[in-house]
Amino acid sequence: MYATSTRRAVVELLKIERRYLSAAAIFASLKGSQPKLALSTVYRTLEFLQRLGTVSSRTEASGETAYVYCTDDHHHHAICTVCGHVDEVDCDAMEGFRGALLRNQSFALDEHAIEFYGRCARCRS
Amino acid sequence: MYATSTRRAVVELLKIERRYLSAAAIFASLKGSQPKLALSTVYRTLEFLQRLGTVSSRTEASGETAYVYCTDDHHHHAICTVCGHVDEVDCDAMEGFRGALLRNQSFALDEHAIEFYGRCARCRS
DNA sequence: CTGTATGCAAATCATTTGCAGCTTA
DNA sequence: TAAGCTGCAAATGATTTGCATACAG
Repeated sequence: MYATSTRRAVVELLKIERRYLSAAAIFASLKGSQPKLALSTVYRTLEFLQRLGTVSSRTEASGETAYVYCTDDHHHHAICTVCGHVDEVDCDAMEGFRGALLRNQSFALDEHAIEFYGRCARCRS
Repeated sequence: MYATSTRRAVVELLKIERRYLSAAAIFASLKGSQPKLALSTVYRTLEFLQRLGTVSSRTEASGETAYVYCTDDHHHHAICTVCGHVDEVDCDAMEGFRGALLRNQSFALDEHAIEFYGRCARCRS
């Protein structure tokens, strides 16, 4: 596991952007400062960072996979429909729901994946 | 909009299975009774059914898109990690959460997408 | 030095599309 | 019959992989 300049640059970019970016978008953004960069390296880097837990991904409606910087362990993403900004949201509210689900549908909830779409503070003002 | 045999067969299959199936899996399953069936027709049928609201889709970890039969309008899926059975779950519990999200993170929730993973009644006994 | 990461080009794989012929209402 | 489907084959587009070279520790 080497701290190469490409890895540093990808993390840096995602840390600043804080929104979902495709591999192609990341590639385009870094190409300026690293002209020899290959798209396949971006893919390999993202796969690597994902295994580390530094980034997480989702599939856009278009079919492309997009990546975002992550900090905590278990959380969900609140995605602004205006600017694309991604905030993390914790999940305490889920606990009450788990009991209701078991009572009403006899379904034992183990895990869940949520995405929230709305407008962030900045885009609402 | 014609009620062709292929469309009927795809809906029938999904209605019986009640779990996420890929286009390729649906194709393989129907190929026996309809030897001339083309994979592209399955894709076109699924796209059509999705527009009607009869099926919904999700992207698997593998990158494949999988489809499931749907009844109601706004709901989420409780997916059994043992048998893959998909139940629909309504979302009343979300309403309280919306207020908390606005207070705590100043995020105005417009939409959300949820998937629940756990064990259904049958697989738990 | 030695194992890892990278660039490049070619290969994969799911999904889409053009088009001529076949079906459904 | 006429509009809407379908099969087939070829095209697309994102992602992956093999391999020789360059780099980090």
